[in-house]
Amino acid sequence: MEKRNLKQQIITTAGNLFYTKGYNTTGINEIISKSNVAKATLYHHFKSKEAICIAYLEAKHSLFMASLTNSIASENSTKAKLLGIFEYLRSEFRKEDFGGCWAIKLLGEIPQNDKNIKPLIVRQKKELIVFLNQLVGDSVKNASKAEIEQLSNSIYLLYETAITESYLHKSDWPIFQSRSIAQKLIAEIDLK
Amino acid sequence: MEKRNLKQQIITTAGNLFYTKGYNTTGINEIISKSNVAKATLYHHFKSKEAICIAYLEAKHSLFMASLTNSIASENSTKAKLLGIFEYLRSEFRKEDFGGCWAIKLLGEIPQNDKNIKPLIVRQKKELIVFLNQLVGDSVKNASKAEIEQLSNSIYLLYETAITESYLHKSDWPIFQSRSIAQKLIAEIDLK
Amino acid sequence: MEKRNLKQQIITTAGNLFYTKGYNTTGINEIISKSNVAKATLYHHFKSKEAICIAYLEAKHSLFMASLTNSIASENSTKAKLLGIFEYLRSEFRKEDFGGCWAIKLLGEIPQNDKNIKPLIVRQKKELIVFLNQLVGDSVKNASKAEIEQLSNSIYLLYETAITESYLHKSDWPIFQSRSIAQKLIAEIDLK
Amino acid sequence: MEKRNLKQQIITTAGNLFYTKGYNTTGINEIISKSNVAKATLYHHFKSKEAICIAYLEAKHSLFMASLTNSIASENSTKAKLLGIFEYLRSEFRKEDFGGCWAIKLLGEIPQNDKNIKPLIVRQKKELIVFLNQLVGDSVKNASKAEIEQLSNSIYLLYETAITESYLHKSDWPIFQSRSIAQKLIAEIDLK
DNA sequence: GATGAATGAGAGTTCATTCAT
DNA sequence: TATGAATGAACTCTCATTCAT
Repeated sequence: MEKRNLKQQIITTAGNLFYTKGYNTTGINEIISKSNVAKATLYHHFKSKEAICIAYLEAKHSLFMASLTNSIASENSTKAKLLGIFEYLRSEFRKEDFGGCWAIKLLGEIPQNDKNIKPLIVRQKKELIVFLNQLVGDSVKNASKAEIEQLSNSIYLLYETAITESYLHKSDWPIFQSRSIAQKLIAEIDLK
Repeated sequence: MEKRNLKQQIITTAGNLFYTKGYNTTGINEIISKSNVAKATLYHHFKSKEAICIAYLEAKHSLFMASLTNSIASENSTKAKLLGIFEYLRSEFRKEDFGGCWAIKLLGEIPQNDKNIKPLIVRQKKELIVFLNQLVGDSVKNASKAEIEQLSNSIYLLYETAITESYLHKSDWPIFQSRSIAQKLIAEIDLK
Repeated sequence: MEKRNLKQQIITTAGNLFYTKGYNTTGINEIISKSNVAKATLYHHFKSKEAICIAYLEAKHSLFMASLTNSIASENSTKAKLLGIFEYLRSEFRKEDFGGCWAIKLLGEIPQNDKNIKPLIVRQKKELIVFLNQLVGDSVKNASKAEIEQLSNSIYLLYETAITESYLHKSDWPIFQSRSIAQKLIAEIDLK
Repeated sequence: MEKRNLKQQIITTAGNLFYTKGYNTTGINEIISKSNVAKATLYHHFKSKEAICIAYLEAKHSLFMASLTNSIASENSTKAKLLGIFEYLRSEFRKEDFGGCWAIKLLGEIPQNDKNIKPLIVRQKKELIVFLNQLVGDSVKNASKAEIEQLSNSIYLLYETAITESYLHKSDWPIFQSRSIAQKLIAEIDLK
């Protein structure tokens, strides 16, 4: 325990548990014992278990957006960048603790009428949609706004299905298949 | 209470709760009170909560496969049948209690190393994949086995993303977008 | 299931479970499943679990008294008969499922103020005491009633400690030691 | 409730119930209501009911060894000390809540293959055996190790039967009879 | 800033028994 | 005679959270 990153420590530990075991299945006691933090200390930093979950989601999303951006930065063309998303996913899939999309998984754990976590997830997914939309839009030659949106939305949907289904089937075929479909869609539009 | 459908009654009640509230969030007490059954009666029919969940998954899957099959039966061409899948999904989406894919949601609730529910879900998804593969394969003119598989797998992936994302965004655009992509892929292959 | 010894079948099965697992730890469901009898059938023959226990105790005691009597019958002298009791116990100890005294074990499972099982156990133990008293009394030459009683009571106490302690320590030294003490006491009195 | 002896409080309350009602017959709810402690508080201090039982056994054994030691300390000779054990037992027998040997009773409640409680009981009984062996050994004049062991083991067996049988028959005759036998055995050996 | 003791509510499961057939 | 469905009460244990220090 290095003293000052106690809060981060908790988020990391709890996050790993949420991701591998599930949110509801992970108890506060497990979090405190695994992160070597006293119970009252945990509640000093977070007002509730839900607050930890939200912090975890935010950290995970930031890291994801940064990693993704960084991962495709080296590609020269927009085409390559878009397909690079699926390469990035493949590298994630290969990691031992890969467990699909943290946000989609959480979605299954919370009531349909949840008011805190669900809206956050929606916001984050929309951020990804916007990111993709800008990526496509920045380099398009001759295409309407609608065409741009259709392509970026499609890639979003393909990314989403690829991550969930590769976890479900424990195989990377959904990633390859999604990438293949994306490739066809990209070919239709005129990119720089 | 019509006397002898107690077991079905429990599955239905529990299933609705699992679907709307989540599996872990739904307690046995809520199930028994909502289905007007004594706790010991429930455990007379099911050895555990997990057993109820499995029965629920099986019932849901059977019903889904039957509904889907029936829903696209009236279409004349295979093309129409394949696109009919997305029409079917739209009709589901419009229902008030639509909550996305029951199986994918459950996936988020159970530990990564679960030995009972997860394999069942995988089996059921594979059944859908096989169903789609046969649907395409039965009516193809000139296409290799690999081409057939690629199309049916693609439609599977698109269906999956459509159901999850339409629930997440509370909008049917993912269904339309997925349908649109499917249409393009179908057009590439020579179907009867 | 040969039809007619259903009641016996239940007593035997339940008895084995009571003896090896304990009375309270053994459930009605385990009894019915292991004895291949329907629940209602069991309750047709016995009004309660306690009734089964009482039947079991009676069966066990009868068998015990008969076995013991038979086992020492071949001995010529009373001295040999008395020591034969410990030989009998040794043969019981060697059996794989030996678990000490069924009655003493039951004593630990029931409340101090029990009104049905405890008195039965006391009665049965007193029967053993009387049996030993007669065995000694029948063949004594010169000894007062008090002397006879002291010897038979002593042998009873030594038998009791031998059975319980050999089970507890999983060793036959308590049987040998008890037998040795008994031998000394017997030597003091003038037997035929 | 004097604040900080909650753990002890639970052991005492539970112990009394285990002793008078039996281990399996005593429920956690009864323990918490009688000791005015919340259920979660109990489980904060003990990980399971079995853990309470083990704590109870250890406390009871410590107290017993100390009481016994103290009770016979005033006697001058080893002979008197050895016989003092039975005097000690008589004083226990006279107490209103006397219920025989806590350990032997527990032995009847747990499955033959128990891995936690049974070994503890065996260990404690062996401790008593060693205690008696040293008591005899320390003051013997002319006797082999084997003779010493036979005497101390015999006294152990007699003590054990005395406590169990006096409880069973609700009479102190087994104590007197055991003491009488012990006296004879002690007379045979040459003690200081 | 940091703690461990304490909690009310509820988790899932099993109990011995009864009832309608 | 024989049955399996149904039950209320009780079981052991865990939950996320708060409190006094």
